[in-house]
This record gives sequence, structure tokens and C-alpha cells, in this order.
Amino acid sequence: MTSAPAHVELPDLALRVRRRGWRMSAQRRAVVDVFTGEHVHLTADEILLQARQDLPEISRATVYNTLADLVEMGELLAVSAGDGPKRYDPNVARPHHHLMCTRCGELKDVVPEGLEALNLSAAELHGYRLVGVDITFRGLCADCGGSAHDT
Amino acid sequence: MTSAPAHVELPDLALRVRRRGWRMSAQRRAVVDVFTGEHVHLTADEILLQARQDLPEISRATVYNTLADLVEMGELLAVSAGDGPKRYDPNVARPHHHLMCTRCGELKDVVPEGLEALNLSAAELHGYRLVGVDITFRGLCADCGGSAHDT
DNA sequence: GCTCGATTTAGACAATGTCAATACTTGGTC
DNA sequence: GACCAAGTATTGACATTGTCTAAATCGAGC
Repeated sequence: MTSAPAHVELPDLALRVRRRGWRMSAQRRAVVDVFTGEHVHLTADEILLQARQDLPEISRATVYNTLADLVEMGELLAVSAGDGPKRYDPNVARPHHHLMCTRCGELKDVVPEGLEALNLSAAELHGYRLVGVDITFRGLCADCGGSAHDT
Repeated sequence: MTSAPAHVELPDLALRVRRRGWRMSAQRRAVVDVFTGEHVHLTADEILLQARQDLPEISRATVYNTLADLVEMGELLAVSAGDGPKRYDPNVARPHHHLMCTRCGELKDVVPEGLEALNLSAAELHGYRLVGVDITFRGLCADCGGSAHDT
């Protein structure tokens, strides 16, 4: 362990948490490093498995703790996509929605047009104070029989 | 057990499954009868508890089986609302979306205006064949600090 | 009231997530 | 470099939600 990883190019999420002065540890780095790129939508279990390739002894609780912290800080979005476990999305910079394959669970980011007008009337609000809107387009991805063929 | 419940006024869901010739049993009736009215959004556990008031020996597996059958038949909608368990919605007749309280999980049906135009461009479809859209408005209900006051 | 196939049941199991107590590590300080 | 305090990680038990199987039971038509 004499090689100090000094000038590695930090991916987005890693850079952001670094800037916040978030206390770093080998475990947190292993988790954060899984999210390279913007269009990653992994489940906690997938994140655990990938993090273990760097750091085999990392525990499940640590991954959940770290993810919860990141969500709390607003650096990660937790997306509950129908069935199955939550997925985590590092693309918090640009508001977007999701396109989900109902068969394999794959998730894509989408930014549909004409959504600015999406509002509820006072009657429809039922006294709620609105915080946000989640839109999930359901469909079949190309691999699962999407636009290619029927049945 | 000599009183035959002959001309009870059947609520919607009960009527509908009856019409389909779905084989009825005390257990299925207990589950179906929980869904009186349109604006009911219960979790499997709540359904189990309510059904047990009619039929104390009904098992969890039966409730899940029955719910899965009803969803399969299209008589019930399964709504995954963020955290927590799925909720079941008997309002399948009119397409609608949901308004969810992020604190207590309460769910309301809403039919927002100006949604007919909601579409994805070919590029955004990523080869998916679109099946439907789920929209969930997130907020705080009146009881949890909605329109009344801040903090 | 029989009979057959559909339905229900208990309980084990699986997947996902949470928690508490203890041990360890990090970063600051001398 | 060693120490300390606070923060962080770990193990393993637990909770919740849901699924499965084999055996028992029931419903509805005859």
C-alpha cells in the first residue's frame, strides 16, 4: 500500500462530495466510485457487488449507510421503479424523469417536452403542499421486445 | 351459518369479479369486500387485517394470491408509491394518477389537465415500446403539514 | 352428497432494508 | 510519530414485504 492515488481524475459524484468536505474513507470511496458517469441506475445490491471488487470486505450496512447519506445530502436520487429494489441515480443536476422496462427493470433518463404546465388545481391538491413530481414511462426496452417485434 | 347473504348491494369490484364468473370463496369475498368505494389505496397488510375481521383464519398467502389474480385480471391496480409496500387501487375504470404524502404515505387519485400531450420523441424512446405512464405528485398532506403551515 | 379441480393453508424461505453495540479509522494536535 | 475524540464501519440479528410448496380443504355441478 505505498502507492498514493494522488491525481486520479475524479468523476462527478466523487468530486462533488469531496468539495463538500465530506469525510472520506476507503469504503465511501468504493461506493462513490461506482457512480462514474451520469446515466447509471444501480440497485443497492449491485452497488455492493461492484464496491466489493475494490474492497472485498465492505459490508452491506456500510453501503446502505453511505447511500442514505448521499441521498440526504441531495447528491443521489433514490428511484423506486415499480417492482424490485430502489435504484440510485447520480444525475441530480438536471431535473429529469424515467423510462423503465417493465420486464428487465432497465432505467433510462428522459426529459419530456411540454411538462412545464403540469399542475394541479386547488381542488385536486386536497390540501397537500406539492414538493415534486415523479414521472415514470413504462414500456419494453429493445432487448425485451420493444420497438422491434410483437409478442 | 344459516343466513344466506342474498341481496347485499355489491360494491363495484365485487360486482365486476362476479360478472366475470370468477369462482367465489369466503376468502376471496373477504378480500374483495375490503375494496368498497373507488378511492381506497390499501397495502397488502392492511387488506389482510381488514379481511381478518370478517374471516379471522384467512392466510397471508391467500391475500397475496387473490390480489395477484385481481391485478392479473385488470380489476385492481398495483401502485408502488416510493418507500413502503405496494398499494392496491380498485379504480381501474378511469385513468388517473396519484398524489402521495411523503410523510404518511397517504394516496389520492388525481386527474391533472393538459396531459394528453405527454409524449416522448423517438430519440427519447431509446427503442422502447411505450406501455403507459405513471405520474406521482409528491407532497405533504394537510395532516402532515401541507397547505396549513411551514416547518 | 360425490367428485374433481380449484383454492387455501401453514410455514419455510427469499429479498430488501434497518438497527445497535462494538471496534476501528480518520484527521487534528502535540 | 503517537494520542485523542469523534466519526465511521462491521457483524449479525432483526423487521418488513413478498413468494413458494405440499398437503388439506372447499365449491359447484351433477
